[in-house]
Order: sequence, then C-alpha cells, then structure tokens
Amino acid sequence: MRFELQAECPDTGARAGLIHTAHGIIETPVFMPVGTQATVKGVAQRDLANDLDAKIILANTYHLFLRPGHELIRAMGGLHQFMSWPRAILTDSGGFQVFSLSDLRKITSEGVLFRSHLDGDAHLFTPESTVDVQLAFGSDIMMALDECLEYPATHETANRAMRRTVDWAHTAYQHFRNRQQENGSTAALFPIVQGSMFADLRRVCAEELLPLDAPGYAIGGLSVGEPRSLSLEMTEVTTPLLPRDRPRYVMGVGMPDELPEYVARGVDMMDCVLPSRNARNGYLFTSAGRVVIKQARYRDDPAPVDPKCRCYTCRTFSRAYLRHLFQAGEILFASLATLHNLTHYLDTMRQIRQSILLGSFRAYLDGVRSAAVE
RNA sequence: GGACAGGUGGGUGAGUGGUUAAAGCCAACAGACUGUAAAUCUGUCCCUCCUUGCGAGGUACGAAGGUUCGAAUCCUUCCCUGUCCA
Repeated sequence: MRFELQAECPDTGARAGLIHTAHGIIETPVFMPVGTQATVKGVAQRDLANDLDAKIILANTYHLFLRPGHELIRAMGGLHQFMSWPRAILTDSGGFQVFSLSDLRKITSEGVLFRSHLDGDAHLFTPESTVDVQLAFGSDIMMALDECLEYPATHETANRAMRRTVDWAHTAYQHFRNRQQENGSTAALFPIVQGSMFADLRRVCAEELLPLDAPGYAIGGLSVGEPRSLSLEMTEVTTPLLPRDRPRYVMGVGMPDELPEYVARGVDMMDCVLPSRNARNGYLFTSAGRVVIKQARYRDDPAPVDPKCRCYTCRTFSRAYLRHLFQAGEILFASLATLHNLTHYLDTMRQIRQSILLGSFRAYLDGVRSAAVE
C-alpha cells in the first residue's frame, strides 16, 4: 500500500491524495461505506461499484470471525472473492466491539475476551490473533486491536486504555512483520490513536505509535457520545502529529456537514454507519438538509427526495412513494434509501476532493459553515 | 322461527363488582441513531383546562333501563354479529 499526496489546501489542513492498493486506487479524502458482515446492508455490490463508485468498503473482524469464520473465508478465496467485491476492503479489528459490546467482554493485558453475542461462546481476541484473522480475510487495510472507551472516561482510565492500545499496536506490528516475511502480504496495518478526550493523552499516544512507521494512522475513540466539538478538537490536536505522507483515518464519523470539518483538519479517510443505518430508519440526507421521509408531511409529496441528487432513487421515485414503502415495511425501501444516503456521502466527498485539487476548498468549507448557521 | 356464542378505545384483544381512562400487540404520530448485537430503539397515542402534576374536570367497554356506596364486569328489555338447527 502506498499513499500519494496530490494537493494540499494552503489555508487549512485539507489534502487530496491517492491510496494505491492491490485492489485499486482510492481517491482521498474518501468516505468508506460500512459493510460489517461482508455486505453494505441493502446495497448490492454491483450498485456499490457502479452507481456509487465506492473504491473501498469496511468489514468487521469480530463479526466475520464469529460468522462465517475466517477459516471459511480463507477457504473461499478470501473476503474479496467471498463477497464478490474486487475493490479495496478495510477491516476493523473488533476494537469498536470493546465499546459497543461492553457487557459481553472482559479486557486483560493479553487481549479482549468476548462472549459471543450469537451463542455465548468465549473467544479471546489478541493483537496477534486479530492480525491473523484479517490476514485470512485478505484485507487491504487491517486495523490493530485497540481499546475503544466510552465517554466520559476519567484521565486515569483513558491513560490506562491508551497505554494498552499502544502496547497492543506494537505487539500487533511485531507479529504482522513476522507474518509478512513468511507470506509476503501486501496488506497495510494501521495503528489507532486513543486517549479519550484528553489532548495530552492523544499526543503521547500518537508519539508512541510513530516509531511503528505505519503506512497509515487512525484516530479512534470518537463518536462515542461526546459533544461534536470535542471530536473535532481531538482530531485537530492529533493530525499534526501524524506523518504528512501517510493517510489519516478518523474512525466512525460523521454527519454530512462534519465531513469537510474533518478534512480541514487533515483527515483523509472516514467511515460511518449513519448513512446506511439512518437510511433504514427513514432518515435521508440531502443537499438541503435532512428529509425524514417517514414523516406524515411527505404523504403526498411528488418531489424527489433531493432534486439535486443524481442517484437512482432520486431520479426515479417520489417522496410519497418512498414514504409509502417505509410505512408498508417494504424491503425495497432500505435499498433505495441506503443507495441515496451513500450517494450523498460519496458525492460530498468527491466535491470536497475536487475543491482541494482546484484550490477552492476554503470557499467550499465556508459555504458549508454558513449554510449550517442559517 | 329456534339453539348456542359474542358485541371493549383506529384495529386486534385482555379484563368478569372497587388503585381500570381500561394490559399486551398492531396501526398512527414524533424522536433517537456516528470504526452496526439495529429493516433497531424510545416516547406519545379519548376530550378539555391549568399553577404540566403518579394534576383537575368531562365523556367511554352495542343501546336503554335497573341492582349497588361503587358496574366494562350482576339483572331486564331491545338492537346487532357469528355458527348451527328448521
């Protein structure tokens, strides 16, 4: 994996670049649709590749390890072949499940002991094992196991979790390099900066991860319930510490109008379940703000969801029809809504990238900010 | 015409003398959702009023009467529905 920096905004931290992977080139800044269980819920791979033109998607180590299992995926030719997705795949390590499944796990210095949410079986996830599982998947970008904390957390707790995350990252790297020598994997492994909402911890964490000389760095532990301003603040204190010539990935963000804010702070990669999950819950993102399509006001609205949107859903269907599908619980709704929301996110990122390349990102950002004030 | 079984809030359906304006589910309405245990979850869901409170009135379990301190619950008559028999 190689990162090629193409342009930098003179007024902000925004950058445009290319990530070269074994499964294609990723234009950055990029938004990565989340496909936890080897599927972006409601969207066929054909639409992901054609209509959406997504260059990379996410999948999840914890979920795919439990079902169908990494050995099965390996036997099926790897994750790309298994799910018929020839483009890039980033897999999260299961670190987020430390947070989201906090009732079902126990953390030790060795790793995370999960009790499966499916059948209660115990599974120990370690920095080494999660590398091995992701190697079995054949992920293009693998994530190091980290400890994602809830918010709020005390400085002491955050420090302990951050220390553990650093240790685990080094352990994971050592293991990964050994494996690389054995099998010549072209995968990249990203360590994750933690430290909760404490700038000093974020700094220490970043500094201690730098010796890994990783091909990319992630900022994790955000979007766990903290005020939005804090997420941006933590990003802002961290990105300047990360290597300029490596992609930076902020995990789990954000709302559409926050995307350029992260980009302005030097972020190249983002992912979030909001466009897909909210779509299924009747909440659509548009160029004019949100359209909660399930609301009664759209009952007889013949307009498209977003007249400015190029997606199949907006080109073809009325708000009234989409609301009807939602009300009736029709499965097509999830597909059409998710296709739209992801189009909105990906097109937004393409606009952002374009503006950086053209040198007009500052104006773009100001436009987004003044629109938010109105 | 006769015999049974029934009629409960938008629907379904509990409740068979007293914390019952009436469970649960569904529908409807509103909200939440940020490296997905999510096609999930939460709230509201008879009317009116206010000092918005486990607040005050009013109306309500087919209809009308009755029994009772008290009735969706017991009695009488009527209306309606379903099944069966003529």
